Amino acid sequence: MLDIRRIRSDLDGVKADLARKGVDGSEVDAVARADSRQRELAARRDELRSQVKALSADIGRLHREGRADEANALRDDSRRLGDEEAALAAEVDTLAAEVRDRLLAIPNTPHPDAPDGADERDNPVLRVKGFDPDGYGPHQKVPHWETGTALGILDLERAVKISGSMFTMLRGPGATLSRALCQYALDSMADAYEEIRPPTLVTTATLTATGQLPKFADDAYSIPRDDLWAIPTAEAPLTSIAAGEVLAAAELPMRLMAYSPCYRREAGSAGRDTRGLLRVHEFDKVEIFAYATPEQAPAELDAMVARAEGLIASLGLAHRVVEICAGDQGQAHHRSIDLEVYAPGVDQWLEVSSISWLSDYQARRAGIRYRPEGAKGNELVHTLNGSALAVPRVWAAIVETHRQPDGTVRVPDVLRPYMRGIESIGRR
RNA sequence: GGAGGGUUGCCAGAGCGGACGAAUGGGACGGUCUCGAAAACCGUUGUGGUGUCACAGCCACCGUGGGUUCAAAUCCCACACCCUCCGCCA
Repeated sequence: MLDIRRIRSDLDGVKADLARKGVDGSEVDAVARADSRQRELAARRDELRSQVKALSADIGRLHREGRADEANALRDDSRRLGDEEAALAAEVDTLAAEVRDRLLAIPNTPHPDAPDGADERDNPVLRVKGFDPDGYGPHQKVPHWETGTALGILDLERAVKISGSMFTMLRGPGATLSRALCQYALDSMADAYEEIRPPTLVTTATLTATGQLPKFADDAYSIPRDDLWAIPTAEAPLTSIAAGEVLAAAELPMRLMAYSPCYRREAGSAGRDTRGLLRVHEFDKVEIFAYATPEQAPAELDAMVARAEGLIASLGLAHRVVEICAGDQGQAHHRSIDLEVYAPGVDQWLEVSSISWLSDYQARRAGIRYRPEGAKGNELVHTLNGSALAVPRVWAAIVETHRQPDGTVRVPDVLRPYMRGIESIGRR
């Protein structure tokens, strides 16, 4: 969430920033009003409390001195003030909750360098690598679900039988390829990122810290009996690792990575890009993540993009890097870069990674701070996250890009050590 | 799932309803001493809010949420988490 103090001191600036995301400023006004009323009443409440405390101390002293009559006289005053205080306190609590609820729903402000724009059509393409629109033969223009089914490495029908639509199942070398991708991604990042294997069911508090709740409750699978949620991304548990903690400045940047399954209800997206592996309810992903100081954050973002891009390139896939414009950014995002891979079989650019700098937006929700070198107080950290590799779309792009004229699929060299030496899927 | 024990500051640990934001010890930091260090001694050492130009001041926080009381770390209730034992289990 945003800093309430920034809303107090620069209301118009905040509204102008949010307008770039297409966010109406009236909610910010409402927060500012509730906040100022809350502070006004809290000041009066504290004054009353102070009086009650002083009276109570007097009463105690009088009792010890055996002056019970005088003590009893004061007790009535104190009781009256106490009742007044309680009423005021209830009002303050209501207002404080209102401020927090409203604040939670207000998106992060975009970075000044994030390009202007309303939606995805306005996202500038920063660079394109390895893409030759005329360089694909007919053998590559076959959708991965056809190739996958023909080779027996993708079994969509049985996945649907087991779990319903938009669930998938990989078989044989297809399943091995999926696992190889994760292993390869983890090993490639291991020099800088600590590997974590997080829980994949998390509490409401955890999903609130990252911004998925309360706004996007419909997008996540929930387990109401135990008040748990299936994570839509490992970003959720990774962000919450340091929740409520104060990190040492020397620990920053703290880089983490995690393989995890990810669960998404994809509510409202039925029929859109849903064939094959393009949009699924459950998939595997290797996430990279960093806690950083505000000063370190830009370089961390660049490094994460470079690493994810290097991974995709090493798989022999055409890809492009796109900066997300203010109007297309996610609600918690400050600055975002997407990696898209070209899949010739479906003739589409598929988003395979979204790397984002969240500024202190998540850290404020989750209470993640650090103590700057030599400083007295604590500061909020900045968080960054992104996919190193999200399996299904990369799997699809590999099966389409590396399909040979004989219908087999060549395994990228870098994956062979993870594929028990399988060089080609489908060749006997 | 059942039974019992616990949760206090950076750590350990005390705390009779009032003088407790909290004894004491350790740690850390600063100083004295020393050529330097150790030891000893002295001092400092939580977080958040509000407020102020800055101080001061005021408020909150002893797992969380309620309650009793003029007054709660302390009494009552509920819940969460941790530990031990039993049951179940990959």
